[in-house]
Amino acid sequence: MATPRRDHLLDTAEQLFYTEGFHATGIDRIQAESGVAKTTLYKHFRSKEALIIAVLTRSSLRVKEELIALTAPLQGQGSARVRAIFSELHLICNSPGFNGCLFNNAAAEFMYLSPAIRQLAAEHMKWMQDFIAQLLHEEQLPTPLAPLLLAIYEGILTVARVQQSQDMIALAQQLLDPILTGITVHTDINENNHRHNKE
Amino acid sequence: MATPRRDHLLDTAEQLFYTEGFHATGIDRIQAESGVAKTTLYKHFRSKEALIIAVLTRSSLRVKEELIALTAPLQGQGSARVRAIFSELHLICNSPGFNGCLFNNAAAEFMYLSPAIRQLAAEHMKWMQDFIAQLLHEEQLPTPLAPLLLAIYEGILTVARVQQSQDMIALAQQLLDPILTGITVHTDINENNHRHNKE
DNA sequence: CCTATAGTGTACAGACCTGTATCGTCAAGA
DNA sequence: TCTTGACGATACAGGTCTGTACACTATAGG
Repeated sequence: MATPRRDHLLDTAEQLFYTEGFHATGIDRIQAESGVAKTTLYKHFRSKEALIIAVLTRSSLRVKEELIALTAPLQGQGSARVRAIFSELHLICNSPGFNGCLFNNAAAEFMYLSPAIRQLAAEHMKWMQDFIAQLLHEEQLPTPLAPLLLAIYEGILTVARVQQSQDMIALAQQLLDPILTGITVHTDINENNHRHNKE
Repeated sequence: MATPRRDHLLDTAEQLFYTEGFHATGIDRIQAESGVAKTTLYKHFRSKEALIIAVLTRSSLRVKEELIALTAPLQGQGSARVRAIFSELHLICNSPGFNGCLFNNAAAEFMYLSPAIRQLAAEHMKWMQDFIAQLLHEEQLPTPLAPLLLAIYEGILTVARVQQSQDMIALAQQLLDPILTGITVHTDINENNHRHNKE
């Protein structure tokens, strides 16, 4: 299933989709820049939407593997595992061609145009939230903070895209520990009203 | 400068650009749905990019006016003014055709394609950050939290787009006061290392 | 009445888009 | 050696895109 041409097509497509957008990037462009014939492209992916879905699926898999590999060696070191995720943002935001979060961009362009793409973005972000929650749980930090941390993560990617300064990431890093340890979390979203600091 | 046809064109264009995206929305579609002749459209806006810039400029103005009107009556009530901004997110995220932040979407599609559009998004977010900082300052809350609050604001718009649940907004509301009051902020981003709780 | 202004409707140029069809090439395996 | 399958190159169909040209209408002001 994973031939070298197919992977090379996915590489080229992902880079172009990410930096220039999905609608703005034509099939011809991907074909020309990858050096792979158009016939081959359509033999591997039946349509542009199928190619986009394949790009997002592979990218999601890679991000998950990277996050797991990044945080695994830090198990038991408290907030260090969560901090590592946000440290990684430094590299992402300063890499050439940085253009925010690929899944956020895909959701923006296909929210009401492709339910399949929209759902891929939703599933990726749900996994991120669950992953953060699991980290918090394992480090005995308040798991209800997970949605907030995901929002901060995505928000940094969004704001850092249009700002050249790196102050925001540095500040988020600095505020992470106070947020993780200094906030008493209530879980009375629905009905109850009992305190909750660790499992 | 502000004729009724021009405003109507901007209304139609903004709605289509917002829900379906910028590249995916053609001039013909805006022309057909607004009922205004194509010639008239190009008499008011010399190109599609000029139309997009006009849409973003007008939307930015309206958002600023709304935020000022929303927070002005709450002056002196502490964190209530900041909370009001995040309460407004409930309405935005539940309105029909919701598709995140218009400026985030524009930045995603035009980051490396149109410096003018990219800069409009940057200026809007810079204004948001400065506005939040001013609110914090007037309410004697720690102003260095402004970038973090902006990231949370944009992050909620991003994550809520692909999630149907409203838990995130409720949680953010709930965590806002602890963040505003329970965090001791250091301003040693560059070199110094002195505490800082109010102006 | 005359003219400037704003708008309508439509056709069209030229480019780009997705996706297919056709034919040629090359290499591996039986 | 023959066959099979993957790939290359290219042309093209049919549609859509932005932007312009042209001819016509209506209205308000002098």
